[in-house]
Amino acid sequence: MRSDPAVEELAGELLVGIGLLVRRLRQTQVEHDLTMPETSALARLDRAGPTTSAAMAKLEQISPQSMGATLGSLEARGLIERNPDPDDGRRAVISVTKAGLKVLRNRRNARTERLARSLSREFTRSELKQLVAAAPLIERLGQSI
Amino acid sequence: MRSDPAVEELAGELLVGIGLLVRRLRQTQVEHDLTMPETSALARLDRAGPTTSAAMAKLEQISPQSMGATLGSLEARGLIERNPDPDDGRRAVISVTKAGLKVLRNRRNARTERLARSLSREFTRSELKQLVAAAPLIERLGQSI
DNA sequence: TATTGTTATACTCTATAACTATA
DNA sequence: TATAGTTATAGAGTATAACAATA
Repeated sequence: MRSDPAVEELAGELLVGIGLLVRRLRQTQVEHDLTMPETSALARLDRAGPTTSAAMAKLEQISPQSMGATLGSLEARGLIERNPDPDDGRRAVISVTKAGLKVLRNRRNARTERLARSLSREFTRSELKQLVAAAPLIERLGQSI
Repeated sequence: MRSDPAVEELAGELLVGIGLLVRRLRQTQVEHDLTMPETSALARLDRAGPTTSAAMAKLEQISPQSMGATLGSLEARGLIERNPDPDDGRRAVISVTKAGLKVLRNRRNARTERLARSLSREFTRSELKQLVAAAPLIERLGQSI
């Protein structure tokens, strides 16, 4: 399994499969719904607790400028708020608002729902177990690469 | 496992993990190397055999226009060729050239190599097995969604 | 000097619309 | 009419560069 050809085969397969999945997910664009980076940032902020824009950019592995744009859009919708850090005038501490929590808790995100529906309909119980086992590995892969 | 909350949990986890992984993979930009859609289209063409642009667009789930742009760039590099279909004047049959095969076979794609290296270094044998089991499921998910 | 964040600008990947040529 | 493909244009999501404010 650790021999190069098998691992490269796996890498190629993941590349194609994940590319396809992301393209399809991005196409799920619904009125008043969140975009992919917005969804990801909001979920991340909820997990990590109040933090700064720069720290979130590191977690999501994008530039601080890109994260700033995403957070600006979330703030405009009232899903997060920025408060000045009393100890450091440069920083703004970002936290999820009640409205943001509601969006997260109600699972009203069309993209997640679409994915969940497809998982329920098209996959057997044992296949779902395999995906449950793989999901944290994929996240780790994204962080380690 | 088929109960809604568990599946939605899985969907959310996949969404975050896959988004992160794709962002990182896209950042692997090397001189003279292929972009993600180029890599994906070339690999797909090799698997499927000679076919048309419209058929490839359906397989990759993107618009025919987008596929046309990607194929144009692969053709300019000499990795694929387009030949008129003798039976249907509207169609062009697309096939991988020798140079294209060489790129595929030599696995010189920096993105695949980077992914493979990370897999070898950071994951145990049994974790790799889990990913091998999950890879085709992820591809199926991309097609079914 | 270094860090946080913003503004300006550009590139990649994708989409939709409008068109030509062929069936 | 319908289909294969092209050209034109636009939007999303990212990047880098240059800057202001604060540490």
